[in-house]
Amino acid sequence: MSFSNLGLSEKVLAAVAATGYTNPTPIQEQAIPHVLARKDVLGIAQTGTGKTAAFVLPMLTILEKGRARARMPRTLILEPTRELAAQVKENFDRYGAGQKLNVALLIGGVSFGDQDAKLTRGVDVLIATPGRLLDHTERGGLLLTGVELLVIDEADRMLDMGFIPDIERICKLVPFTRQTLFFTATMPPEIRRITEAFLHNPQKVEVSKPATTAVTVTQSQVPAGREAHEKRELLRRLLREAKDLKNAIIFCNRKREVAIVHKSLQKHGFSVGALHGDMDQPARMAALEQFRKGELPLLVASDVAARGLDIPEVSHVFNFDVPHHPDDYVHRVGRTGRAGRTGTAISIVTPLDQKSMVAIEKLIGQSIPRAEGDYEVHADGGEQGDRPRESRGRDRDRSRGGRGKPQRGRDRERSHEPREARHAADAAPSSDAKPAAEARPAREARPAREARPPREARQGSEARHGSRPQANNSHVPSIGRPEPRRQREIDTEPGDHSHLPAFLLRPVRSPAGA
DNA sequence: AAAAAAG
Repeated sequence: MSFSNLGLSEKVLAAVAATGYTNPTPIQEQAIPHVLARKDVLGIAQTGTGKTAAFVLPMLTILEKGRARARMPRTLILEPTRELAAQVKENFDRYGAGQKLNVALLIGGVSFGDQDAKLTRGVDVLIATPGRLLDHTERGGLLLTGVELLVIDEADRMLDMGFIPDIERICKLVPFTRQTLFFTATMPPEIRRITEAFLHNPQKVEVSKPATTAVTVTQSQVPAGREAHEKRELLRRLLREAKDLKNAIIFCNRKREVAIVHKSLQKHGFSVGALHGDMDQPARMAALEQFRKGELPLLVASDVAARGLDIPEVSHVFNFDVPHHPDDYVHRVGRTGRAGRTGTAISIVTPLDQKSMVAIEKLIGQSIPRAEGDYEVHADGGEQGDRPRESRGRDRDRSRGGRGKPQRGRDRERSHEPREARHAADAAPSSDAKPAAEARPAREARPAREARPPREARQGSEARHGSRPQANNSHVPSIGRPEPRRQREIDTEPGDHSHLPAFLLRPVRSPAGA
């Protein structure tokens, strides 16, 4: 099967050919002819099945005839998240390059006025998240009475997010006679109900995309203690040691955790961005764009990034937190191994996550092996094994995750002299970068030197992982970003960077240490 | 349990 006999226009076929795609995916093959026949379509398909092109391509063909009038878009596409909406717009830009189409994106968090101006000029395709769309209609800047074709994408997710009342309102504003394309990954009763209300004699198109992960993705789980700082330490180690890591998305369950992990990785010298819904929209777009372009190899994200985002060639997905819902696991892991490429998905699993993992394994129908390597709690002196708690105090993260609330550096230092003495010693090699205000009193620097032996011992234990052949880390330097880190530590809390990956540290015998 | 979306 090729694109050429689906009924798409020459222009659209040329645009598809230009992108290198030759064969339609099953959902495209089934849906496109129905859309072109102006039938309603009920598409049951997960993301990653080529669903977006399944409506974008025929819409482009349909839109070749006719022209948009001011404030009256000809077609409307509803998306649950701003990123997905932006991504659909990119599809129109890509495949519609040869057409003079006006495509407008109506999403929150960005300038209202620009959007309004665009609406005034007339748009062929309006892509929107519900809130901002209703905002525009209520202010009178937008009339939906000219909409010929309505797309409701990711309907089940909209349901999860409480958007269905908004969707129902919007549907009342578009003509009854419009064509409707409705996409959902699942069919819960509430979704079934609204398909009956919104669709007229729909053609059902179902892609058997079992709730499973791609065979090209190597999955593993790594046990961890439940403390967040332990998980962060483990994450850093996994990042350092990951094979063939080109870029990675690190998923957390909570926005707060995203921010913490992001900041922590930054402090440890990683080149990393963040993406969650509490960030302002320009920051969200910038992070995603930098990640897509490869400028940022690492992205810490909430589930806003789990579904639908098309980021080609994500080599690794890390679950910093195991998702509580198994579907989310499938979506997250689906960010890698796309289009037949290989990928790696590594989940950090605490004892509390065991139940979730069982549910995930049941859903995907396979067991997820424990990662190879000594990630277990070891009897032979491992990271979590017989390593004394005191010697782990070197991990500054501990002051946050371990005690619940962030503590100011100074308070910490008074709390436990012996440990902090070592702490100071650890900090010494990189403390040259610190502003004077953060320098520790000399009184504390002195015991630091006396405490050097324990530090060496600990570095040895760290080197157990770091002592792997250099080649193992050879891919990582692009991830590390030593210089900016030294800038950043100024506006984060003072602390020790001795646990940076070996390749990020200046020579072991740095001036301060020699 | 949380995230997402309108300010």
